Amino acid sequence: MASLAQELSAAAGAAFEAVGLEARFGDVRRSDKPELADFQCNGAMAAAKLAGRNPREIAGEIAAALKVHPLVLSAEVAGPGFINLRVSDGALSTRAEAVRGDAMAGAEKAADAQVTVIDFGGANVAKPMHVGHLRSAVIGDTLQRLLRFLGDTVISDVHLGDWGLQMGHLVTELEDEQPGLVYFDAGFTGPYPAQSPVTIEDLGRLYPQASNKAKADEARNERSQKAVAEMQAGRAGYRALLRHFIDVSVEALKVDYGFLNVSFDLWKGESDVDHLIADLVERFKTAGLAEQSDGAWIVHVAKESDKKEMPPVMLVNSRGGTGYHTTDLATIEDRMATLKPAPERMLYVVDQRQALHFEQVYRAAGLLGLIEEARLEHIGFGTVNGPDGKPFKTREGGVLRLADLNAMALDEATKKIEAAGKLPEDMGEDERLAVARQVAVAALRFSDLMNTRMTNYVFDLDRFTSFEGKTGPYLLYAAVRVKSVLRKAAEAGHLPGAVSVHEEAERALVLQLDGFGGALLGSREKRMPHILCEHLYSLAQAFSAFYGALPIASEPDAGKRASRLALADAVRHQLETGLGLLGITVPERM
RNA sequence: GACUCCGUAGCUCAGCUGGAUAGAGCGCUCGCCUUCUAAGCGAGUGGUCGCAGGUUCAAAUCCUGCCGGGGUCGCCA
Repeated sequence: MASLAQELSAAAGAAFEAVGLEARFGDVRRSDKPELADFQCNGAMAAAKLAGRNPREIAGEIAAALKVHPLVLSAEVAGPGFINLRVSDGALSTRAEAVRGDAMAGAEKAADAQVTVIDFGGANVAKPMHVGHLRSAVIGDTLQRLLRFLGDTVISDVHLGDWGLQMGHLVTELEDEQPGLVYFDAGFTGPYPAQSPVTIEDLGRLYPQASNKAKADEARNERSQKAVAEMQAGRAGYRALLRHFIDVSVEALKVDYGFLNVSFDLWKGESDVDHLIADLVERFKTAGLAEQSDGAWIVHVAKESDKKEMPPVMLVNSRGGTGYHTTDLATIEDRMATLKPAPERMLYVVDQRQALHFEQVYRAAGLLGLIEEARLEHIGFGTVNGPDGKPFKTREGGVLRLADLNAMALDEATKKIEAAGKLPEDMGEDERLAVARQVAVAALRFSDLMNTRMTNYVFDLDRFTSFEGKTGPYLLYAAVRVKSVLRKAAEAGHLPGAVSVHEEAERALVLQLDGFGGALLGSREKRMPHILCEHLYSLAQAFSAFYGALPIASEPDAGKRASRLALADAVRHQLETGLGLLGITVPERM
């Protein structure tokens, strides 16, 4: 559904064209001077420069054309050539009703919907997730929700790290602890037991144990390397162990992701594309793209136009093993071959430090013709740092596990809810826990998503579990308050009716509602969830101001009351829809 | 050294396809619960937009150089 801003832009664009100028100058935005105007158009000044004309004169012509538009109350030229627009109360009323009744809460689908794979999560087998994993999880999940909402066909894939040196560490360390297991008997012909010989706790212990030994002892490291090579070469016992490691890990990962409302369509991993690697490597060789260097097979991906040094892709290392360059390439091939419909775009929501890696992989994929390079996008993000500007560590110097962060947020939310004492006495324990979880998830997801994607940010536990100010719980609170007002009004027999906007607070609220679609499309185009966060926060603020300034359910005049209830309902609808895209659900009470 | 991200209020950050007195939150100071959830609202406090040039009628925004910080730069992923 077209917004007022879009309709005005179209009208202004047509006016520019009518005087022989480009329609793009007609871009109309919310005014940054609410006391002067509802909307503004600044295009006359840029247009005047190009046309060599007087900007005020052009602005005057555009304003004159806009004055007769049905939505427009007034159109005036100010300063060097700003066009200030006021829309009529009737136009705002109609718009509010449209938002309230629209399945997309006033937004429009993207014009260029695409089949899009989103690769995010960054989880590894046997390694518990830490706070650094929060970003990829919530940014990726929000993008998948957002893109789906706007019409893209999305396939999400966790793309587990299950094929590297860590597997060698695990296998060898387990062999040291339990050498008698059948998995280590090269002569065993199977079948292997269905029950895993290790638990997630075992894995959490074995990995750091082995990793530390390997760092200190080169021979120990070599053993792990050798085990990886054997596993990759197909040693059955090792493969069977890998299957157990993955299954046990995925079960644990689903708990942490599930808490945060993060989900994936595919739980594939690097190991799933192993069968494609030999052929892929061969094709790079026969195409003349791969060459030998220092015992390894590499692919040169540098271009003449490069300003920076571009190291080659490591296709096969000097020990005959393959790393994540190769598995990433094989994964692209696998997705193109097996997913229906075939992907038109792939987004990788991974730490910005991987930028060079992805650029290399994308170039190599383009060279071999797996997919056009430009269809692969790295959605990088900054690291989560401690107060000292370095990657976050706990006071004890260790990393903070995501599971612990989740638990801390839940604990804070529980305390806060009890202190507020607004839940009904008869609410059961399960329901209270569910509300606490909703508040905790809102706090965690919003505090991450509100940050601009690219910048590093300082992790501050107090801020992540804070419930006041620009936080997820503030938004939930606003939404819950709307629901509460609507519920009580309905109980008293008062229902929303026709909208008739008059007051300043009402106008401001509708103008804010009008910006939803633009915020969504902007978030999608830039892959920046914080744009949506900003919109929803401003909407919650506008509602809170409206709520404070005017009676809603308690308004004595029946017509005004019905109108304000309808406005409140439009806000509820858009807030719930928008928060849903952030992976945040709204309780009935809190 | 090359490339990349960043430098805006005491703190954490928006704004950067150039536009009108640079915005939030936290903090601090006031005021507001006998009417709809005060996790709230209103008012105030607080800024040489890293520095220096340049382009422009107009620069936090574009260009150049410098200073400061994070990150990456072929066999862990």
